[in-house]
Amino acid sequence: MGLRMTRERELIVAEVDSFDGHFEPDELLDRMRRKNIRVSRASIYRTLPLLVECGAIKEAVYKDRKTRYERLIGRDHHDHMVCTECGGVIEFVSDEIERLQEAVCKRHGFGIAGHTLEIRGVCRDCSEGKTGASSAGRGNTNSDARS
Amino acid sequence: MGLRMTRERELIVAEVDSFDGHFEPDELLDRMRRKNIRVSRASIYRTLPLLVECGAIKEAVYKDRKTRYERLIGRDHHDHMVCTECGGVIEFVSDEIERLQEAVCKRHGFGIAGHTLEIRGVCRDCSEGKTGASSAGRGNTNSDARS
DNA sequence: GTATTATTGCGACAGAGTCTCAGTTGCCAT
DNA sequence: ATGGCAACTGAGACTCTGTCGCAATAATAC
Repeated sequence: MGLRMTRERELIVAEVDSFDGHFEPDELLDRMRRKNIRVSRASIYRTLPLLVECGAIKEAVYKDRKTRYERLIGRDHHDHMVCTECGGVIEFVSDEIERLQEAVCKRHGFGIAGHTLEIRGVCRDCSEGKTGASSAGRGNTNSDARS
Repeated sequence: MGLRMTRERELIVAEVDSFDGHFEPDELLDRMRRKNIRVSRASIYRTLPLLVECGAIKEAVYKDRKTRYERLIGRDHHDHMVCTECGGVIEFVSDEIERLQEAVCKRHGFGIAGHTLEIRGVCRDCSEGKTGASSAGRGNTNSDARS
């Protein structure tokens, strides 16, 4: 019944730690392949949910029906603004919003395990017509100042 | 270049209107099949994004990589609490949270097009050990009082 | 009524993720 | 230290949601 720490899992965890932003399972696999670290796709797909369960990573930024993860350990909680033009992701935090969520849940007797707040729209660069941002910024994560 | 109002699209729109909560494309298809309304799967998959674009429905509650939609017309905006035990969905609204989101986006020069706030956790019934809720409530939508 | 061209339906396809199963290995008890 | 067993791995087949290409059809403009 207990989990085991295998060589493969160590390797996966180490690789996950090397990502700063978001990553997809197959992206992780490719990266390991390129480093000649051989772990099967199935093992990666089996291990990531375990890491979610123990709070090391979480699912984030749902788009085009791929599961995307991001590391939690060593990073602060934040939410996302996703630009529909360039695909860029701005991270932000609002302690007030967090507090309000807790209040609403309390009113409903709902025990919070986690949440995902994703705001879609157009980022400053794209709305100012800097079309260059459209290619340069694709998929980028702009780590951002707190609340 | 212009869109056409076809018989198939009318049928799809009519069926979408008959859903009160969330629905999945294939669920819509099954329902139509059972009523002997013959529309191809491809047409449904092609039509739903059009309805999103014209604001009649929106994508909602991403889970297990299926696209789920919900009707917008005739319904107020709301966010979701999803129970990880029974799969039930509680809808809620908080005008304050909405306001704060706008404020945060304004600070970043980000033009809001829409947002998704999904809180995961355990609903009152499940946390009180009413395991019956686990089967009875699966997938249900509890429409709920405002803020 | 005819021309134009968006739309349909079908079946093939694509891609993310899951499952099966035989072989391997971490871990606990002895 | 070693034997046993359940957890884990890898490979590939499989599932399922969603997309595409193409010939036939039908909505709209003229």
